Amino acid sequence: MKEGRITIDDIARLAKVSKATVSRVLNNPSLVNGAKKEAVLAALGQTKFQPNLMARSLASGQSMTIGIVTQNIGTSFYDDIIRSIILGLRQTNYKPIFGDGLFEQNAEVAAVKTLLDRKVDGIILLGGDISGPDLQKLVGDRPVVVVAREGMQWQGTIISADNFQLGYEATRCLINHGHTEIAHVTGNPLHQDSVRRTNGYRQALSDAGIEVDPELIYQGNFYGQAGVLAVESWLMRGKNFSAVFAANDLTAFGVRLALSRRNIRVPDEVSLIGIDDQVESALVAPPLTSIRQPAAEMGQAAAKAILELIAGSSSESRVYQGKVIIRESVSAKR
Amino acid sequence: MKEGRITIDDIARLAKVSKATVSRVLNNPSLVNGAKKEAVLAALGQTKFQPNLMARSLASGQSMTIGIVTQNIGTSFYDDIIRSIILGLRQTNYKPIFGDGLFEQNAEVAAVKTLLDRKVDGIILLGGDISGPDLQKLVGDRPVVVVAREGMQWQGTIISADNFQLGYEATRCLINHGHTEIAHVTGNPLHQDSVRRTNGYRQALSDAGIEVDPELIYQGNFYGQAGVLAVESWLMRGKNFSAVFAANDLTAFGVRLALSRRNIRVPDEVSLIGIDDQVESALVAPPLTSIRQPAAEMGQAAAKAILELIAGSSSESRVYQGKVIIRESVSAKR
DNA sequence: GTGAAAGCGCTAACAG
DNA sequence: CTGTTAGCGCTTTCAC
Repeated sequence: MKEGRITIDDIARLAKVSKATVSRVLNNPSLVNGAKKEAVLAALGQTKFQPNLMARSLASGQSMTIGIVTQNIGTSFYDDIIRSIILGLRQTNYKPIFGDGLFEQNAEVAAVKTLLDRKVDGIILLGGDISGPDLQKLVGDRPVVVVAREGMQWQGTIISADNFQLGYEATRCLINHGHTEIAHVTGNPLHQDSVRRTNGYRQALSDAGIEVDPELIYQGNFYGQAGVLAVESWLMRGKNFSAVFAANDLTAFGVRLALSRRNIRVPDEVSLIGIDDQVESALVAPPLTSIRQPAAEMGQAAAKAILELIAGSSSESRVYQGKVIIRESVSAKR
Repeated sequence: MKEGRITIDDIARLAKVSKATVSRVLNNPSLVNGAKKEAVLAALGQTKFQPNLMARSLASGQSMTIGIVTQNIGTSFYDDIIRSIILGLRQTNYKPIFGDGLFEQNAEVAAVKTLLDRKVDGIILLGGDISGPDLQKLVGDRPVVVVAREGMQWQGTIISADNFQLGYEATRCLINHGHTEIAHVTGNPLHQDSVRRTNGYRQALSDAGIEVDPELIYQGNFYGQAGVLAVESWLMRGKNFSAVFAANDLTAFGVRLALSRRNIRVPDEVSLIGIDDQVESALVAPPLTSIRQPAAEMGQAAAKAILELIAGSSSESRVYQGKVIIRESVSAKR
């Protein structure tokens, strides 16, 4: 009747065994004999008993939950990662809970603390800005894997896409369509992921024998507004460009908006490519090409890595070298 | 040194008092005398002791955390609500943790269970599909407040926008601009929020003396694809319309996409209004008008309500009757 | 006011 | 294999 008020003692009494035995069938059934096990199982069945996780955790030191710190940027990229983490965890007895850093002052710090207080067995950190040393200080020796933060100063496990490759492929895609005047809006320059994407852009141009024009690189911040300003800036200065590579889709949206305000058609007059492959890209801005990061693979890898860390089997830092996927072609230079 | 390994006994010894006293200064300092209190505080200061929440919760029955079940992490509407809930909670000693239902099979059920297992003191449920009775069965007598689910069969607290008004205002906005042939893509017809928005649409038309044309109402599902299909369907059947009211922004995106495929300009030829005011609305589809739900107010109300429920002061079911905000005007009928 | 003692519900040795 | 005995770290009577 009353919800969580049935305890292990109740069912022990009901099954006429000791509560240690009940605990055993709960955690390691193979340790218990047929007869007693049946009795316990029966009692369990008719009482819908829910073990008290607090007590269990206090006694065992394990909470069977892993904390995920999200930035909730609301991009499908992060959502996809989270989905595959959840999928990976579902095979196990571990359950995810989330801490959202986005709205707190010291965003991730607060979220990580809260999660740690809840005695999570491990933490998966998605994106964010916290520095490696700060994170280290916070978590001590508890298992942590960092996702989507390439190049962070962090001696633990990192699962990340190859952002250099992402930038390279995006630019390469444009070049393959005959473009040579390719403008670029960077992401947040303080963010290694962003820097690497830009490096990939530079390298792709160089490899194609195209000179990098610094004036065609606009320093953005991963937000849409930067895309708008970038276009305004280029246009105002009379720069020519037939294609734009935006560091992410949100920025690309901004670029597209500014372009359409000037009655410049995409992709007929200017080709546009972004990174992330948000749903909105397909729906709202079909002429926008986007590159998808291998989110699912990264999520899986993250789940696997944190479980290994918890289990104690060491797991090295690594960068996920997945293939990038280009969703749609841009138009050829004409 | 070692992270969480300092216990209340340690600092009791350090301060030369009993651990009961330490517990008191931790929870109710006024119960302890000056001298002893100072000693404890001093010990506390030099050891950076972190009380073990599991133990505390096991002993007290309270976890000082409230669980938030989210559905659509990533849409600005829900994000705004979450932000203001967090803000409201920050004034207190309660901390939020999140359960994301989106990717689970029985989405919310699993999330709610996980949260309940973690012994949260209360639950805030955002959106979703779970039925009132099912939810009731799940949570028993624990405090729950449901947000953004108008008309749910639920005797507890509900914080919701007035979806009828939302639909009414959106339609009214179009009518005010001189439109009379106003098409409508509904949300998920199984969802009360959606039904009410559609009712608002009907009422606004009636009030303006405009007859409702059933063929101009397309049954959608809150997803973008429905918007595309709606337009195709109307166009194929040769229906005339100078404006479209989409049940939410995502649907509006779809409408806009389909329209632009047919070279129908928005808003010059067809005006378009949605609900939610997603960031992308402003960025990608500027000619798209959107109505914002009073998310911040709803979040605040939710935080307040759950705290009241936990504290025991009763709190009645209520619908938030905030003003809707229209971000941008549509173009006049010409 | 403050300390001693008794648990919260469960797991984990330890004997048998 | 199974029951007994201790706790996990904290709160909370209950006397003093």
